[in-house]
Amino acid sequence: MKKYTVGQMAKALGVSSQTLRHYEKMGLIESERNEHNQYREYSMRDNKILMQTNLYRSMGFSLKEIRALIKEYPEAQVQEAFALRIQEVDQEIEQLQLLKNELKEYASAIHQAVLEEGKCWIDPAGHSFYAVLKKGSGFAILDVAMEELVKYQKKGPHIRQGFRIAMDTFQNDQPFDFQYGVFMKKNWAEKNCDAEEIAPYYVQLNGPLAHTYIKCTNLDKSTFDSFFQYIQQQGYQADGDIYGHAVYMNCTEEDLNYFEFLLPVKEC
Amino acid sequence: MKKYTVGQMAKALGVSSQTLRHYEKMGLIESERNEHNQYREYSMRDNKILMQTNLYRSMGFSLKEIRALIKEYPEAQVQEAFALRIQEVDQEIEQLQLLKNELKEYASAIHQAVLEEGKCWIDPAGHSFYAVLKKGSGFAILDVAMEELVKYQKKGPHIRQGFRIAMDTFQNDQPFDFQYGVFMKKNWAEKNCDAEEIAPYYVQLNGPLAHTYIKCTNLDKSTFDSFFQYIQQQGYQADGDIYGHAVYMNCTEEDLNYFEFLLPVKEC
DNA sequence: ACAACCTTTACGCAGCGTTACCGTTA
DNA sequence: CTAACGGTAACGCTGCGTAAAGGTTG
Repeated sequence: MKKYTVGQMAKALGVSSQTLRHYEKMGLIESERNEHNQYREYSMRDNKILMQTNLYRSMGFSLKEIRALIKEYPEAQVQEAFALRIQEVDQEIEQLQLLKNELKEYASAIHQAVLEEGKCWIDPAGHSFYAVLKKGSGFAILDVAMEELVKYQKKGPHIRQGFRIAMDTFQNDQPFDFQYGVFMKKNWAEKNCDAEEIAPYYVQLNGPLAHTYIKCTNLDKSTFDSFFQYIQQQGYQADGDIYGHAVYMNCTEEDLNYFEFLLPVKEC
Repeated sequence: MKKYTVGQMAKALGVSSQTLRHYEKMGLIESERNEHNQYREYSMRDNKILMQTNLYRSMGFSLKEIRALIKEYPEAQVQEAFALRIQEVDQEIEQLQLLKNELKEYASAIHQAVLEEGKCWIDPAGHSFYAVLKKGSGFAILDVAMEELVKYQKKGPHIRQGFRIAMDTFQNDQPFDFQYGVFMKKNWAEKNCDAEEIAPYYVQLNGPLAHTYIKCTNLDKSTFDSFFQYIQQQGYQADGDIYGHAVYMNCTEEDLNYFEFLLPVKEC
């Protein structure tokens, strides 16, 4: 049977000769050698195996799996491997679809925040979400709720930085203080987290709600001056604590953070 | 402002301290150091940046992109980056969906081939597809159509190994011969390839078609003995060339290949 | 002699995980 | 004193791409 060199075989397969050497190292194929010059010699059989390898690669199997698929597994295990791969792909698709939505929402949130920066408005509707907040003030790292918080922080793109600012921090002589943590959207949290576990974090803000987009480098009492002024002008007063979340961060020249804040209000 | 060590910050973020050191190396954050012992000292600001980093990581941005998103890009470019990422994700989703279908089909094809191995049947319907075959016989690597073939070989999981066996190879004194190449399904090819380019490879087999699943290690004249016998028994005779494609390969003990072959037939 | 092959060894890529070896802290 | 931190340097993982340094072929 005619024999071919790596270069020829590589060309025939549309891959590089390094790829073929790599496959050999990984145990996908064994190479017969020309005794005289140690050149690799490939046969038609190798071509078929390598075509199959290409096929499996394009299906997303790893070289290790491919070796098993081709050289170890009987048909039943091949079927198993395919069933598993299908599951994997399914999960990837699902995650990517969620990610896509999240990217869209996040992008439009940034757009909004930049566009509407400084604006305030009052919405008759309320809002609910889940907020896992540290119990200590500010960035208290060694908090009791720490481990819980971390669990959620890692759950993916649906997790956002959030804060709660108790209203009494605005009373005279009180130092500015806030609780830091993460927010999760209601729907997402209820789908993706254990219901019992997240129940304590549920926050329901009944309307009307005062909203504002604020751009600043550091949260401070004075950050909220114009927000409170607006609320008062509209004939409302605070009726709960402020909840806020980071929308967009930019550390280019100054440290700019865009936040959205919510505050339940009632008519005076 | 209170300062935290790598370990504390890592814990607070749910990542490892190596990860933070890596981020520093990649230019995502700069670390202030304790003059005395060179320990890193992180602040609340770093925490915010790192939370944002986590968010962007979970959205699939690379560290390089994240650095740019956080430290270089103004809002407009951030928007651009998101638009681009959304496109990428869209494409990934599309590809994964195609892949999923292909995995399913391939798995059931294997199942079929193993189950129905050796069987023959005659289907009144015809079949069409695209076949890019080498012009020389067997595994002639330096063929004129080689480059064309390679182009298609690399197009993904929809490409399968195929053969054409001219009927005259079965005449007495002719050595067994076949043309080797790749097959593409009609629908897929017409969606994903240039129509003009693939036009020459279109194969339309009009029914009735004799089918068979064959398990063998090497194609040979005798491979087809029982296939021809079956066709004759049914009162048909060959009316064209045999087209076949590899369904499943297994190199465990013997080199087993499962093929499906098609042959247009007519009543005697 | 020369290009165009072939050989092996080894480093680079992303994003860390995982030692190893040594100093610091509580 | 010791455990549990901190520091840096370096290798490992995947699937190759890309030299580098040398032999072979046509």
